[in-house]
Amino acid sequence: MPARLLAISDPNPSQARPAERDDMTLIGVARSLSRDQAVFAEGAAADFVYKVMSGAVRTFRLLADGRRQITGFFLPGDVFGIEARATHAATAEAICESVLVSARRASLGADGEALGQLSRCVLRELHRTRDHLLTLGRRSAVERLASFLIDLADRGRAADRLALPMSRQDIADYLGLTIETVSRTLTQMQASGLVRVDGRQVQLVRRAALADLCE
Amino acid sequence: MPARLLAISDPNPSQARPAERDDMTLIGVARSLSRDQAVFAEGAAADFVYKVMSGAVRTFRLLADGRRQITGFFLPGDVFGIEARATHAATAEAICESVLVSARRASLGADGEALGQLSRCVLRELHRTRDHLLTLGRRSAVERLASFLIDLADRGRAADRLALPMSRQDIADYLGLTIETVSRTLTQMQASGLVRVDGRQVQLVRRAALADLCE
DNA sequence: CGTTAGCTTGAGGTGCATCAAGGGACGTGG
DNA sequence: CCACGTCCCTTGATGCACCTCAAGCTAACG
Repeated sequence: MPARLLAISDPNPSQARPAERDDMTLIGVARSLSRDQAVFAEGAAADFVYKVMSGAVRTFRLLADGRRQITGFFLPGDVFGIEARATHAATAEAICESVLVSARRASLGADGEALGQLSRCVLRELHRTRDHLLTLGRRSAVERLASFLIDLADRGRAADRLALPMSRQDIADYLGLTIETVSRTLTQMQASGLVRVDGRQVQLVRRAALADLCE
Repeated sequence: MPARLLAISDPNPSQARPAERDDMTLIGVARSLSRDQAVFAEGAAADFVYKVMSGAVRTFRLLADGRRQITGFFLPGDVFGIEARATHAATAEAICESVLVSARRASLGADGEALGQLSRCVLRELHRTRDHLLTLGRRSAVERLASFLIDLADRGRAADRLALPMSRQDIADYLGLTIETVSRTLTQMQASGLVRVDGRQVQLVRRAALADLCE
């Protein structure tokens, strides 16, 4: 795979996106990944941080018996791979064809401004992760899916329409459900007029009602 | 309440504790709290960060119908209250009589070293929160309690004995269970010889077996 | 066309929630 | 001293949301 040097702050300069997502500039090497290809494995040295330029990435942890918990989905503009320890606590994989930029973590610590950007990224992810905690700890299947869809729509460029990059199994492992429950709940939400689902295309028909489900 | 200025790095200098917990020095005002007293409320301005000197603190979020998710327990040496946004996303309350030190968040951002300490704190909490995600998403009630007890024992000063500062209801809201399930599961774990429980005193009898439950 | 991957749907089971009751520790007041 | 609460926890009986197991459906692709 040919690698080239890049200094990129915004992967989609022509499109309107939530400003917060693009506040970090990574100077590093671009890397293309095919579907399901690993970026790093749990336990590997955490020397690099990554920014998604295109595509999508999942991070997850496995229990010994194969149960999987996806801890995050990362879309263009998102940074991932920053760890508290020297090694990665989760595995990261491309969900579909994706392009990343990787930067040495050490090269960020030196610069004060980069450090500030980095800690803003981390704080934002902590915020998201706590939201996710509430979802996994206290919400029902419908509520989980509602908050998931709204979150994803907010991160995408259309507020009421989204193309899921991930499979039903990915969604299940993110929301702490089974693939069957995800599927059933989506059709049930469609039946009650909340959303329209066509494969991985989802339209949020009654966005306010969905938001109410998240309280 | 009389407040005095403090510069404290280690709340328990005479005791052996995990080194990681005491790497942040806060210069600020000491504050004593009685049981169930709020430190800050969800939505309040997040101008201060706090360090627990003695006692224990819980942070939590509520859904509209009263369901509660505790996002973290903070013990002596722990720092809490750092937010991605200008306001707190959770409420913080003292679990028992406690003493905190509070410091202006702005006073930390200025200093490069303090910033480094701060981001280390945040990274550590992100790490913990992701562990918690795996627990809430994919573990059974026994597994949840096992990982909870082991985590708490690791943070305390004895590896196989601990005094829970929080109620069964707090534990339930932390682990995404009901108080009845927590109670039942503890007695069942005692029956199978994993732990010995006497009110809020817990002894980890077969620590290795408990750890196996967490995989 | 057969095969596979991804998704949906159905039937039945179960882990945990819900509802309900009781017990022990502690305080308060007579 | 006992009677009475309240708080916290435990235990039991029952129900249900979601899981498990199983089958079928569609689209893509050799």
